[in-house]
Amino acid sequence: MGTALQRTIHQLRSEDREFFQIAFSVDCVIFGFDKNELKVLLIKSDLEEFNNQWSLLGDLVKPNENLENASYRVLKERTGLDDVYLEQVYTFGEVNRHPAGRVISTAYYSLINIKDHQPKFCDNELHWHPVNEISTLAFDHKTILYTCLERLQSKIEEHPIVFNLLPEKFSLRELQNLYEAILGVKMDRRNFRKKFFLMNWLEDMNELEQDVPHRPGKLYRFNASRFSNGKVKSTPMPV
Amino acid sequence: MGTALQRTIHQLRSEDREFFQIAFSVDCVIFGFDKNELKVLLIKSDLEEFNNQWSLLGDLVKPNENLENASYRVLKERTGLDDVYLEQVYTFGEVNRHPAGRVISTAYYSLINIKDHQPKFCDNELHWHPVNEISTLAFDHKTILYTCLERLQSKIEEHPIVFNLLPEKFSLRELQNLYEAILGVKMDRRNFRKKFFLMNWLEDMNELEQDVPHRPGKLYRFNASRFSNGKVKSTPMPV
DNA sequence: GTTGAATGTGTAGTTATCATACAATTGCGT
DNA sequence: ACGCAATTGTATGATAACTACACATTCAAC
Repeated sequence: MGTALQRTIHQLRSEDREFFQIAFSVDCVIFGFDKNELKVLLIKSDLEEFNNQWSLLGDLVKPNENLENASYRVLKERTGLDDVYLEQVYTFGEVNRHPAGRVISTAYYSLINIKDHQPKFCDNELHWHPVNEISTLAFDHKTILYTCLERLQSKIEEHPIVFNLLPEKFSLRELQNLYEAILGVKMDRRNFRKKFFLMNWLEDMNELEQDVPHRPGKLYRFNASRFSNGKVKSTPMPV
Repeated sequence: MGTALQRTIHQLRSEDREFFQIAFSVDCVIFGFDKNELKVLLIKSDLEEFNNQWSLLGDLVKPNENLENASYRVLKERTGLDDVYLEQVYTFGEVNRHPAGRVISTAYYSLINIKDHQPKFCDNELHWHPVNEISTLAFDHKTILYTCLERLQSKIEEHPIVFNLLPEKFSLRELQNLYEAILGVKMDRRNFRKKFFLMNWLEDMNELEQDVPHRPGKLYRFNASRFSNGKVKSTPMPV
């Protein structure tokens, strides 16, 4: 079984089949935001069944490794980043979802600021793809991607997590473009502004945008300390 | 490995440890509603580490079995019911969550009408527990239970699934009691009524409650065909 | 300086949610 | 037969949230 575990999940070959009854993996949907588009980090699949198709980043879970830690490990190995937003979404357990054998996979999505690690992934098969332009992916990864996108869409309605996709300082226009890219809708500029200031998540940096060919907008940053009175519901678990 | 698979997950002993690196199971949080309380179906754990503690119903996933099918199988074996509402919630993958070895478990919750299968579970260790009165459970099952409860709470805000917990015909009072039991809040009777009729999910049966010591209420049933214009959001996945 | 293209602010109309009052129906005790 | 207790069924006004839309301001470029 060691052999299978040393390889990444997408490299499993048929001859490994006898080594496990059920293998377990994590797949990471790594979202980024660039040029007003929501993007996802993909890698070229080297499995012959999916020759040259793109796939999500994933790996087998090690016997002494937490699920969440496995996802953080994949992220660290592929992007060089830790301390990123990570959320478990769904576990995909169809019997024949992986051609090499039975592999159950838990999907996580993470939100990272693309600018933070641009240099790292030039040297391999990684690539940022606009989510809207993806037609097919290897395995069931397209289903996984859209399941995670739907979770992201509902999550941002109540939780201040989109800031993980932006640089520290950003304009309201950038923030609105991001919401529009994730939700796939156009919003009214003035109502968006009003709603955001009511939520009181933003701190005015008293700085202006640079190098824009029009009137520059103010720059803000997310102020986590103001999120105490947000809309987050939670039922405290009795102890 | 056959030995381990033939047993249920909660009966795994330490001597089975060498048979698997990672085992995979499903745990079902089976909700019911009775006497104005939300209840959950539990079974006595027969693992010595958790002597006589209650635990959720679960089992190992078979190598050729879908995750969801495994959950349906557990439900069928324990309650005799199929065709029940079932929803995957979360996968619990802490390394030491099971004393017998590494077991990753995916949690599902289901909603059943208690009256539909009362006779079946009198002959074994199964018991309906009020969710509010549960202090401890075996393994990490209390965390699993409350994770599923939180999902249920948010789900019923937009989706008409609570009807799975009720008999076919019910009064508005019963329906409100159910919402109050799940959400843990008191609601205003008149606003509840107004909101529900606006959603247009209910069909008036033109019948009245029987054997109530006060003015009887009308009986309704859920009309699924009216749910087309509900609030359900969904991003269609591009093909 | 005039123009283009954004930013920044305000306001009215509509819809949803919240809070409260009152009349009608049934079973029960007298 | 009658009133009482309990609960159902129906309105109405107050407040908050969301939607749609108008206008003045600021900066860069020509």
